[in-house]
Amino acid sequence: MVTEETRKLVAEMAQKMRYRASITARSLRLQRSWSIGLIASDIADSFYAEILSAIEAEAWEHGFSVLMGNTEYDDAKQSRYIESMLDKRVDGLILSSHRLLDEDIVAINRQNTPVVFVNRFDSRLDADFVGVDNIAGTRMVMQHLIGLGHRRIGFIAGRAMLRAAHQRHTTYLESLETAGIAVDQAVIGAGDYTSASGRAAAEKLFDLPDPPTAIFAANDKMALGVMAAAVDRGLSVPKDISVAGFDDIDIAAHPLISLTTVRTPFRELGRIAATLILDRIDHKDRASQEVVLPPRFVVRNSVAPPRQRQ
Amino acid sequence: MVTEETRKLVAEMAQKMRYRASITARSLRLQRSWSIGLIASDIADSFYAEILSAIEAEAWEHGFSVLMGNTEYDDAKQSRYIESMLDKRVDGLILSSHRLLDEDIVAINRQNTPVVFVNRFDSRLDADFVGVDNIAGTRMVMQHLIGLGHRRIGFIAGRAMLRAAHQRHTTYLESLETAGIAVDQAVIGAGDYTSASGRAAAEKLFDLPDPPTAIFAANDKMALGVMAAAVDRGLSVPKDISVAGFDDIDIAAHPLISLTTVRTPFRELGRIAATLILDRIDHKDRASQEVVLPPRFVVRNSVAPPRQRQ
DNA sequence: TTGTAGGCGTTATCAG
DNA sequence: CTGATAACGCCTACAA
Repeated sequence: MVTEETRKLVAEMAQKMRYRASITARSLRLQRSWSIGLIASDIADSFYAEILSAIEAEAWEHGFSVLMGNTEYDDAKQSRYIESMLDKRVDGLILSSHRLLDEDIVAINRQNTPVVFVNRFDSRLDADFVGVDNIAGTRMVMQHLIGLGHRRIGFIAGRAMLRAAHQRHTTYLESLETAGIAVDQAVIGAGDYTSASGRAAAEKLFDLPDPPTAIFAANDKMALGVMAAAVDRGLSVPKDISVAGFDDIDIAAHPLISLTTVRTPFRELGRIAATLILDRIDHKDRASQEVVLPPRFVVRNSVAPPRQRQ
Repeated sequence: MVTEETRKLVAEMAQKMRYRASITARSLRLQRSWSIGLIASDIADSFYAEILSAIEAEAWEHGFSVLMGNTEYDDAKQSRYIESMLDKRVDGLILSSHRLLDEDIVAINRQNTPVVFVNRFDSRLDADFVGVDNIAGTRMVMQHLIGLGHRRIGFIAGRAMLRAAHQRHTTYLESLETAGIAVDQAVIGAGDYTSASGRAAAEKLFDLPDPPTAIFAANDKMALGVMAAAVDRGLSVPKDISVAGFDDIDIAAHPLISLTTVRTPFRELGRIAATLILDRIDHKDRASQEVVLPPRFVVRNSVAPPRQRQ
């Protein structure tokens, strides 16, 4: 029997000698690392930065650290990051980048590493998923615009290979159909989620002989680009043109911007992603889960009824 | 002698069997981890997100991975993160958070882990430093405002314990003195780098019997807050009030914002920080370096000559 | 040149 | 219940 006193003494000595257990040795012995890997397309983007920060907070609470991987939208870099994290024996992987290669799938399955997808999905993996309800969010925007009397509504799409972008696009089309409005491909612009792409796409729409009275951009950054293009043309938002976005990034609430949009609960997304992965690490055999968060429609001043044609 | 053929055969087999060396075992054996730790105050802030992303890119090029630590401006969390990263035997530490505790210093020195500070500094450590020239940047802003005829220039300070915030503050004072303008503490507001704090501080300045004709905020986010406060009051920027910031964050260039500011080269900061730490890892005994990057003054439309008093 | 044993710092197991 | 020992997978030194 070790007395309480001895125990205390040992602890004190350890403290004094500043003894620190080697996580590396423990990792080798136990074949786990108490770390999770986060792989995202562009960590500098406020979208991912928010998610990362929420994941970090939750992971830290549970004694896990976060390994960061930035793919910069590069397939090869993504593969090498997955490989590298698997080599480091991360206990779980949170993926919020783009489409995986087959070899990535094989590698992940080989190590039996749990995976959580954020705002994207890949059915080749038995993984958890967390994301916003893009369909509901898009419907909110479209119903609002249509309700105000808009009939010619432009759309600026995001990166086509992303599930979220795809959902927003198809729901845009579906909403028009439901309202009995004919789809005109001319008012659908291509974007890549960047502000510059939104601006360029908007310019083309403004050049149309019959330009739209409202533009819905698949994310806020592109919507900001649309507003910038409007300023360039001397068009006033929302008097001359209504603009709506998706995400509700910080700046959308600024009175000089005041963008009508749909709120994506970024932090919540990250928090849940971390919760899911930590849970899965402890219960490898539980069935995979899908968590779809409801968005919230945020009405601001960038949308108004269409101007009467003269 | 191993023939080229055998070598190839072995490599092929390894490939086929999907053999991957265990980084953990190698780390234990070699007492290093091929990873660097980044500790920042708020990873979701675009400031840090940009730096993080640049660090990641550079580290990745050299086969290093990045461990993320978010202190959320919390001393205790910072200490535990430093401890944790030291336990993980990171090869180097990039610090861009707040003041270290004495015990942190001791722990870092004990392991002889190289450190690079970004935009802050602590002389208790023999560390490298990289940052912008806050003094030069602030002078640019102040000279511009004074040159336009402003005599009553408000200032909104950042977190006082940060070296950068302190430098911007003292240089504001110095610039006034140099121009022979008396300092009035009434037009100096306290902020914490957040947009909300800038807004609140601006409101107080607007309430003054003799409000300033221009406001210089110690960072762009607070400047956005100032602009928001101006909108609330029905004040037009720059006709009624000039606003200038510091950093040149993305949105500052948007035509609806068009903020006059000083560009901080975030990505460059991160890239250099990574270069310095990687170099120091290989050359532990080299003398510490300080890299101070020149800022660039960016004139936009938020600043104009002061309105004539009636 | 090639092969092998020892040790990095843990933890789990097993014998005493 | 305590204390010695093996094993995690790699690298390196040393022996053959």
